[in-house]
Amino acid sequence: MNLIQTRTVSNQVDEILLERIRDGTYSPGSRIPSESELSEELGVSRATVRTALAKLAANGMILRKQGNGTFVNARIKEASAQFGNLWDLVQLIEGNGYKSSIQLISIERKPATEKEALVLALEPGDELIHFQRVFRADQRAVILADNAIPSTLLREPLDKVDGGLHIRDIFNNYFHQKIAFAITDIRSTLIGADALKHLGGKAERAILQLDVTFYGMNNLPIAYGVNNFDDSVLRLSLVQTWS
Amino acid sequence: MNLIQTRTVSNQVDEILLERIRDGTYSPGSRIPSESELSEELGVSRATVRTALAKLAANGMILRKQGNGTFVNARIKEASAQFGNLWDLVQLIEGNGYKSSIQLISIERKPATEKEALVLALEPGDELIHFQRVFRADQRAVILADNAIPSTLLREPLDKVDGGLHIRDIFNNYFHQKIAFAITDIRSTLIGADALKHLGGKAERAILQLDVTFYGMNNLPIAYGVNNFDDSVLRLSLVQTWS
DNA sequence: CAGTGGTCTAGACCACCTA
DNA sequence: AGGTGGTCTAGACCACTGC
Repeated sequence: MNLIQTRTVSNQVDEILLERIRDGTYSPGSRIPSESELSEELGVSRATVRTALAKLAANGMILRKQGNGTFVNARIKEASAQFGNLWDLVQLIEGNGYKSSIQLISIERKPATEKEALVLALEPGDELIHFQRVFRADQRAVILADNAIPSTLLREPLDKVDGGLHIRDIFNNYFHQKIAFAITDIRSTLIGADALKHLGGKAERAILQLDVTFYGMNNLPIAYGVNNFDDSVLRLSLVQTWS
Repeated sequence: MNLIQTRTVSNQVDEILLERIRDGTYSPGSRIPSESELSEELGVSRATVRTALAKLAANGMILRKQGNGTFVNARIKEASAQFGNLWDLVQLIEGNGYKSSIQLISIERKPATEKEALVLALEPGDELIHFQRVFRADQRAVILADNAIPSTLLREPLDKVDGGLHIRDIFNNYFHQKIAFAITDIRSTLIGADALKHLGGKAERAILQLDVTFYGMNNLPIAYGVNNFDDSVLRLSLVQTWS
């Protein structure tokens, strides 16, 4: 478990600034106080303020202009995700303005296909645990997710697993593994029979497919996920900023 | 123009470390010297070393473990792009192991469609300059890109424009505008007639479409691009790391 | 010219991991 | 216990912008 995450000072500064942007104290497009002013007002060093501002800038919330000031990005609401939290599907759905929910379809033990074995560095036939889930936006099914994890990694009884959690928390809680990084392929495909069954809509249409391989701290693959993403309902939009 | 970019100390540290990773001084999966050691060896403060390491970690090149050390990511070659440079199509092609080239198809003045006018905050019919280009991977056409920029922003004669540049440099050089940020929609669509003509392959297939809106420092849209991306040839794969 | 953000330093303390 | 990365401070200088 151990997700205590002591709130750092810069994280608190971050939250204060975000709150002020949200409640309109700092209105869209306006200039916010300078680093020195914030540093003095909040009683922290300028370096700490900069750490917080850097995070907001990386997420596109603010725009910084050397010699001029720091400004609230007035367009941020048009994006549904920032770089860095792209695979938080719940946040993605809510970023589109919907209420999200997760429906567990099935948890199954299945032998690995050739492709899965290749990706996960296993032998074909080794047992995998598949979590098949549907993500809903205001009740409407928009994402069909299938995550496969080698059985040998399981550390808790399978029937105790809460299938409604973020994949990262499923790992933390039941597999006692930390995800260090992930590599994701973004593909375009014609909708398959299984996805059509769960997502509905008209056949022969194109959908997004996000193939995610999760790696542990030791550089070894620990999970493989296939997410069928109905982009006719849900926008996958990203903000990118430059330094 | 003005792209002088004085190389900062931390950028130089960054390059030194990248070079050592590339030439095998720091081999894949191995631990690199600690922050203090690097700080002492290179004669810079630990904070500067940390700035450089943070950048490498954000790109997934290294993995950091508190209380243990910093390690070279052994899997980084499996990704074709990092978060933050996703829209550098040339780098994307080369990340897939191909030689890239850009072919200018046409530069045309055209009235804005309703959709373009909406996105760019113009009136329908206002004149746009369209740059239609094909990106090739080892001679094979893989991306059809169409970027539209309002004529009123042009600051140089149109016939002087080098259509082979990155869109960011086209902006810098001929429009004297800096791009502050971009919002991109990733969609999946059936290939259209125009894209099929330039990219070839079989009809009725699904391709990726990246719709990019570029914004200037003043939060106003300055360009709109549609990139048809043949993901049957080119993989769009990203590394994501967690802090 | 004054003020802003961008970079850098030297030193301190803490949380965490391995042994 | 010792070393690692994570956080924070106080102060300095620089590059850039706008007036």
